Amino acid sequence: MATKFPNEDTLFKMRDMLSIVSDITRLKIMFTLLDEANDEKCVGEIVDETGASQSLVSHQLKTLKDFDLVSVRRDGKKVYYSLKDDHVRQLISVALEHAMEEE
Amino acid sequence: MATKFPNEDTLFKMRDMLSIVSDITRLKIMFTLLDEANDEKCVGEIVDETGASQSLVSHQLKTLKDFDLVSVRRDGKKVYYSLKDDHVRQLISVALEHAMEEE
DNA sequence: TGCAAATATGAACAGCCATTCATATAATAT
DNA sequence: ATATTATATGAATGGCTGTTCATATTTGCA
Repeated sequence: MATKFPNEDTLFKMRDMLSIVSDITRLKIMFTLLDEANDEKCVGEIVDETGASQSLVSHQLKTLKDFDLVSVRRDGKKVYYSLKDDHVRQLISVALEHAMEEE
Repeated sequence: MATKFPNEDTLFKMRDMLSIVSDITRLKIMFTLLDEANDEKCVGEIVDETGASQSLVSHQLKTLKDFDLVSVRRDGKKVYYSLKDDHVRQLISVALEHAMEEE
């Protein structure tokens, strides 16, 4: 008997969500923002901590924002980003577990 | 103070794992194999249930196998696949939750 | 031995996307 | 006004990968 898939739309959303987190630069950015003690960082800090170029970080932050995964707040010249979606944390957590397993 | 990332190798593994599940065809295949009542299916069944071409399903099953996410068993002319890694289930579950949220 | 069913494989292509480079915009201070 | 810092944006490109098409391989059966 045929298994019932989620409808196409849901599948696309799942794919989109998972695609977003399956990129090294974005993973680095998200790890930066996962810092419990400082869960809001400006672009400059993120650039420093990730080691990625300013332009690249900015582009990828835009991607994260377009998918509504981060919150943005401006304060003077600086723009602060923070993680908005809790599912992101869960995905990263599961993937990290997997990656750190034996072998 | 700089956040401590997982090392490069771990990041790559995370990226690889997440990339694997961020594809519509592979998601369909995995949904097929998530069927509790029948968690092992031959290629033909998977082709039927996903609606994808035989070649594509075969290619993607190979991808899943290369990443050790499925188990393979041959019985006569048929080859049976089943989900091997439990993290996959968790990832799909979280992504599905996210995809089905309001809006 | 030959044929059909089931699955796998290789080559080729098209579309996507991560990255870079150059430049633009925004905000503050002098 | 101008300069400087912080961030964003657009165009261009190179590489990756999902898909198809054609064909090969494997197994069971007549």
